[in-house]
Amino acid sequence: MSTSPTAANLLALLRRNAASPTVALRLFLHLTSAASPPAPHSTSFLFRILAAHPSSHALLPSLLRHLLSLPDPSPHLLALLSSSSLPRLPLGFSLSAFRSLRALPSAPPPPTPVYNRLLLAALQESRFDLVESLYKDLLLSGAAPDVFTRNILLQALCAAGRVELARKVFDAMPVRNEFSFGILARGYCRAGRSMDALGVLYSMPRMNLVVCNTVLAGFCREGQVDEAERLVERMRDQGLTPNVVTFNARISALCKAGRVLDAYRIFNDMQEKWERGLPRPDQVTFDVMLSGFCEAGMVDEARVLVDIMRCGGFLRRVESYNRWLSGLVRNGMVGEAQELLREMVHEGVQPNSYTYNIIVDGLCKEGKAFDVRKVEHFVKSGVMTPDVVTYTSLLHAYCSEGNSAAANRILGEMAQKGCTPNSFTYNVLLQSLWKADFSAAQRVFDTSLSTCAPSGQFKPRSQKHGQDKYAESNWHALLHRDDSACTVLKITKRVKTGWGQRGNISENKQQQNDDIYVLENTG
DNA sequence: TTAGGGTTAG
Repeated sequence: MSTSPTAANLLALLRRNAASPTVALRLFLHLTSAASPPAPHSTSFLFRILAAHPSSHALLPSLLRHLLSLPDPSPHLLALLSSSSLPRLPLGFSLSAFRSLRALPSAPPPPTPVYNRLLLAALQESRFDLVESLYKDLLLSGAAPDVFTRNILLQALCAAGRVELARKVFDAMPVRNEFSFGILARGYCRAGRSMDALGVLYSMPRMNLVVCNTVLAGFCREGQVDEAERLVERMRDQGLTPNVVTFNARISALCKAGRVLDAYRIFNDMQEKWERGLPRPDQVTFDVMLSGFCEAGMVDEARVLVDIMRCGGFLRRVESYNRWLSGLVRNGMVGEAQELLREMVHEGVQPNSYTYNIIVDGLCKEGKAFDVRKVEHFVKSGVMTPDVVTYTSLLHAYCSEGNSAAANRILGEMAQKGCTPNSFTYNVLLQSLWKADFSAAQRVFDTSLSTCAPSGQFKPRSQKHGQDKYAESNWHALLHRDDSACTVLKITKRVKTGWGQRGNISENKQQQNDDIYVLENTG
């Protein structure tokens, strides 16, 4: 008959078996029970062991069930939810632990840091609905949100495209820190409103380098090179020394504005004058400069740069190879791109979905010289797992040659594989709507409507940031065509996304719903 | 525990 272990014994046993999560869990389940509950720090230690071994995550539910069978599970659940290992666990598990804790009638409300960790985990998985409900639960439980809590909320609102509400939350915050300013500034930049971000920056008690770089990058993405340069001047006036991030943003902006030689001058200064206080080029600098050359069609310059990168150890990442591959493909050198693909594999750099998509798109655009069916065959050969980008390239190729049957087939396959079309996919389809073979295109489009467009998926904006010019112009073009316009409007109604289920509640209700983020902040 | 530069398709 086994005797109850003392707390120290159990902990020592767990320590000894820290490398074998299954054994540690078995010991824990075997040696503790309702009659002989473990000490919460033992639970905490076991949890850390399990969290450190992703393969043992399947065991977590049994641990949770065991804890719930104890006379007072709350300190154990709290130990689990307070653990620094929480971010490494599946969000679903953390949530069930949290919900179990909240369902215990006698348990005190979880402290704010527990909410903060969960909020952050929800944010990292873009579960804005969850951020919203956790935040409401926090208020309901009587816990007090702190700066961190509100910063996470700010980030979630910005990421959900609700910058105006984020602004209101920001304005109502009783205490802000540098992160609050940085998060809101980034939100504005990602919404294509860098001038508003500049306002946030200037409202800081003291400007800091990170927020400056955030706003600078915003201007750079918007192509506002002059604003960007003015900001750099202002930084220097304030005694802030531009760092490598600042320089990279400038180089990127100049490249995007087509001023590649200006960008290259800065790049050269960084290479040659770093003793004089300029930051040395880093991986990003090389990557950005490489794309700059490629996009400007300066393939020879790019080739020289690639050699420098090879010698300096800057051609080791799949992202860098992808830039060079994309440059070769864009400049019509698909053959050399295929060679490079072999080289990277030889060098031990694993190609990713971007890599294959670049090659596939390059092959698709080879024109009449290349049969799209052959590309499709390559895609299905098992070398790669096609995703929405791959399918969109194929679709584009088939639509371009007016092959609506093949386009339909691709759409069908996407639906079958559960691959959701995005704004690029729809734009390809929409574009073919007003080409010559209108009715065939319409059929393709109807197929897409019935098979590929579950509600809440298609945003008439780009995936990344700012306005989507393609989607917008397609929109306007379609609004001038009667029957197809109706179809598109039907779609836009179905696919509007946003924070939670906004589409189903009245504006008034939504307003009341939003007020919760602002009103409590007076306390 | 939260903010910055950078890979694919329209």
